[in-house]
Amino acid sequence: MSPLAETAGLLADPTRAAFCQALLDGRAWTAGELARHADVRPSTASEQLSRLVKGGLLAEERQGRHRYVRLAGPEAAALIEALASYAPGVPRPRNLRQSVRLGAEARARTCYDHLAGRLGVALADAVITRGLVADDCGLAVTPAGRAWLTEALGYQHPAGTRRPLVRSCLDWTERRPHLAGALGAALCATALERQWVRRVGSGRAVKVTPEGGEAFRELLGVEVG
Amino acid sequence: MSPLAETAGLLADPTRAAFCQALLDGRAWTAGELARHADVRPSTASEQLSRLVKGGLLAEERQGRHRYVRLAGPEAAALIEALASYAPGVPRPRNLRQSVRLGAEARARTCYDHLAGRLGVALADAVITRGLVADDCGLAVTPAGRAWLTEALGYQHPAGTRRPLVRSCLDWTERRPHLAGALGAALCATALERQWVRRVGSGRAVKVTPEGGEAFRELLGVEVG
DNA sequence: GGCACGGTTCGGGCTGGGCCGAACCGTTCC
DNA sequence: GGAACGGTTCGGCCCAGCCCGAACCGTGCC
Repeated sequence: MSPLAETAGLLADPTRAAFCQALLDGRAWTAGELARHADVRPSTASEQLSRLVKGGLLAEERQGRHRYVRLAGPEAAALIEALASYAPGVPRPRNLRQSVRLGAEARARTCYDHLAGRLGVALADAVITRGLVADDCGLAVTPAGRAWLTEALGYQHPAGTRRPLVRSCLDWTERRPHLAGALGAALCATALERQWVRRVGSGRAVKVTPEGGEAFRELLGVEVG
Repeated sequence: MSPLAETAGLLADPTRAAFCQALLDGRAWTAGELARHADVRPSTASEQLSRLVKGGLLAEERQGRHRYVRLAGPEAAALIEALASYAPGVPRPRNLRQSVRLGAEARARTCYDHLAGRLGVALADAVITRGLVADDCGLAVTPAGRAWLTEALGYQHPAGTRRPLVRSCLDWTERRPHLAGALGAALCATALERQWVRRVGSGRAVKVTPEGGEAFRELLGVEVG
């Protein structure tokens, strides 16, 4: 069997796809959480997770009686994003709870290891208008941006990695790109660490704290609505 | 069904995957050619092609009693590449004919609309060492490269397109990146047009002509073995 | 020790879908 | 017109694989 079909097959099942999309929040989930999320029995989840792990898309870690899984790495996340955004269909809320959840996620959420939603797109726009990132046929960090990355975010890019310093990732609510790659990850990590944003609920949504509003305004001139 | 699983499902079948990988050469194939290539009956090929077209991965064009299909666009090609190269398995020749074919493809071939194989990787190295493209955490065309693109290749980048000017594409024989994106496409188009390379056989392999050897040496200092 | 709980394994039911052959349709060539 | 050919449609076969329930195992808590 061709490797293409094999890898695609891993993502061709609604249950496994739901797992992977949940894991796009970049965190580690337990098998039970994922089973409830995808609405299948634990036995089913266990089997499908094993497949995804064996296929190299997920990494697992056992702790006591829990099995934690997360995406294997940025390449896996990029692959899932690319597939999911190929045929863009905007998700429509089917009930009140889902509508609330989608609303929160549309405002601000994590996407693997970076920020997305209106917040993520606003940040991307800001770094471009401030000349930290050039949108010159594909994103690229400018010299000024490199300095900003070190000074404002305290980020040092390790030499010799293959991960791009900045990468554009299509936002499925905004239909516009936000920041991924090492820069996007650093920004998200800093924001979580310094409590500029806080996780809300169990999903991917985050909320901008008052300090965060201040910080984004000061750092990048972004007014968070 | 989630859009992710749906798109992945299109590529999760060996026959459809074989079609897509054949079409990665960037040309249009007839339904019959693809059927023979994938070793299935015409009826099967017809059905599967219809699915791929309906799913938006392939575009079709009817001419007389022929049905020509090709990849829908660079996004589709990038998606297939990404999926195929996620689990890297080097193809092993199974018989003499295949061995010859793989040898020719390893030397030089097309990959969707750009050049790959040892030739492709050599060209990528050349434009980087000549300062036409910067390999600075992701590829980027330098000002010098932009001038070269206009003067040597006569290429004018249309404003407002979302396609990156240059993009790196992992070579599955060399395991190193070659040039994709608009630059890679322009280089490949020029090479075919000016007969620097010629198609050999029915697959993706190309052969560098004597004039091509000269041109690559003169243009980029590349010595084609 | 006993119990609750998260996770896994196994057997079995069911369905989707991949494939083929046969019949059919339109084009091209003689 | 007739024959050859590329492609499509349809009916039917068959298997992969998705899911569940039941039984089981190890951990952690009382």
